[in-house]
Amino acid sequence: MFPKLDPLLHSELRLAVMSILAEVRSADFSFLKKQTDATAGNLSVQIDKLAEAGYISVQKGFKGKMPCTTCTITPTGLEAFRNYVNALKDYLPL
Amino acid sequence: MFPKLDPLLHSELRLAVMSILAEVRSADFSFLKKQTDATAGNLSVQIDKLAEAGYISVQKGFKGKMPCTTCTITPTGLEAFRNYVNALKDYLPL
DNA sequence: AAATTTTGGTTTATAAAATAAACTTGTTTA
DNA sequence: TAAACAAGTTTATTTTATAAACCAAAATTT
Repeated sequence: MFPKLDPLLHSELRLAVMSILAEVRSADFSFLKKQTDATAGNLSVQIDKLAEAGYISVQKGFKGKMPCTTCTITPTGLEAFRNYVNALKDYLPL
Repeated sequence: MFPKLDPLLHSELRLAVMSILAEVRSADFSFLKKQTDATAGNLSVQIDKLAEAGYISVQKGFKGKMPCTTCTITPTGLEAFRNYVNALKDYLPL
């Protein structure tokens, strides 16, 4: 009836990040920050958690001289996101 | 882009309870417990929060000799639930 | 009828989460 | 060269979610 919701995705900011990445596959830190309107600290922490779970991979590099962190959704992450969306449907009148 | 999600509703158990009440309007504690498969303690706490927010009203009475707590969704609660569902749509590919 | 179990919860304790504030390192601009 | 900015990270704090322990009354068992 009410399937367990993946606690990693049932978080406002992580869900927003995954929602973006599910669409564009890859995005850098600054882009995610702007789109989600999150603080850098919060975003940093949530990205770590998604990475630890294997839902995204993180590439650290430079854009010109500036450091640039790029996040890419993994197949595991994409599947988890889709499962979460499906699970939610049982909670909502859609 | 990503609207703020009502933190009172962005909780697995509270969302399940509100989802049920949005459909049936009124249900008692035992029914909610069975449907959500929650522990009594957790359910009790979450019901309190929903009641404090004015999303549900709680009637305490008896069914025969047994105590019976009935929860009813309020117009405020129903609106909040609908708003939450709408907000979520911006996070999900639906 | 006394003891035990069950029902219907509440209260309390704890572990985990979300978030912001403070900090760091390096770069650009005035 | 000093001040401001960019891109994050680390740390600290406040909430949450949840379960475990508890309680009173009713029902059941012996």
